[in-house]
Amino acid sequence: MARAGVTVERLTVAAAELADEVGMRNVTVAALARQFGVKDASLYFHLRNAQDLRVRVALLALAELADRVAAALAGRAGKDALVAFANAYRDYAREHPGRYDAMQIDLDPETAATSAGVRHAEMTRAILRGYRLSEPDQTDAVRMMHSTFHGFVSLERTGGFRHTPRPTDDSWSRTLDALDAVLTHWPSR
Amino acid sequence: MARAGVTVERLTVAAAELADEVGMRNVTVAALARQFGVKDASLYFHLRNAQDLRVRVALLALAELADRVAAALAGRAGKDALVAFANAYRDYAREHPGRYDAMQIDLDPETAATSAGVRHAEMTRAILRGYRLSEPDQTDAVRMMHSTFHGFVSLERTGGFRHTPRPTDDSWSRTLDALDAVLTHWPSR
DNA sequence: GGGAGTAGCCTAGCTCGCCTAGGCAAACGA
DNA sequence: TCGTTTGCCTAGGCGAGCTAGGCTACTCCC
Repeated sequence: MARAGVTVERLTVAAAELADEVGMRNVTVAALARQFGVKDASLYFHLRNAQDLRVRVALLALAELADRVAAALAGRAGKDALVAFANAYRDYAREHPGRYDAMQIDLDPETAATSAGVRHAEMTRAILRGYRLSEPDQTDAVRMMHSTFHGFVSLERTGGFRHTPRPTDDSWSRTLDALDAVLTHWPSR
Repeated sequence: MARAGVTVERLTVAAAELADEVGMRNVTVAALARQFGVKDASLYFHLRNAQDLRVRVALLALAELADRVAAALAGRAGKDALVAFANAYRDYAREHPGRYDAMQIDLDPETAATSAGVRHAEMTRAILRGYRLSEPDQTDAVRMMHSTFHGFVSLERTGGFRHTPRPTDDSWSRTLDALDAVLTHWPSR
């Protein structure tokens, strides 16, 4: 019988696309096997288990997002860089809701250390260079920034802002203004 | 055969407790039935389906959190109120990780409208009264606040802050300082 | 207090997803 | 050309979600 040409890479990409279409919850080994015209059991030759697949999607998404952010940041500094980073982040989450969901799974420390998450951390710190913050304020600011981005994006997606008519784009832009303001005048102890 | 005395209320509470212990993903109709010494099929007399159960847990959690926040806010204003709100929110999420997870599920508009989510919205606006913000700044500020809280809490839980040694409690407290500062001096257009 | 009705539980049985064991054939390398 | 490996298969177990249909314990009403 002809071989379907299944590889881990193709599986991961297909899973990511499927996730964006039908949500991460509905990305199953069985559904993926159907797409490849193969029995579900056959995929366990390429994957350790279903969780393995999810982790691979998460790592793919992290790397893709890091690339986007890096491209957006090129040649920018200060508020310009902050806004570029933020928009790259939010746009990615909106274009790829399934991949974004996958990114939220809890990676074990070793996997996380070798993932593109490290690049994200570096780029975030790079932005703060324009705001002249020294430790530990820098760490706190990084955490606040990341919290704001992630919180806004995920609340926007799950409908947490739906009860007020104001366009979320406007709130987003004003939130970035506010973030820039507070990074510029970071309160001292 | 003796009746087990199952009610929707008891099921919901048991599901919430189970969620905090083993995570929302592992809250199954079957597991719940085992706890009540009953067959899984019997629970469908009380529940429409598994999703119905999750929604009930979410509504329970929303109501509980609203109660806590209301108690924390009593008699406070300004930054005092902001910090009380924030800590009530974060403490609840940490004490009840499963319930907090449940809260994130996407409620349909009608359900959301009659849920305790409305009380949350009102209380959040109440805090901002101390900061003298008028619309649409108020809405933007509410959204930023909520984003920061939710983002911080969920990143803290999924280990997003783990790569830096600084205690998250410290970053949290400084983030609240920063939030207070930016609410006090909300940037004009 | 003796039915009638209903509420609360049951068994049986289906589908689907996850995963293992063991087999067979296609591709490849020596 | 002939193993060896690689890629896919079938068979089958487990657990979760859910439906259909039946039996029993309780309630209430005459």
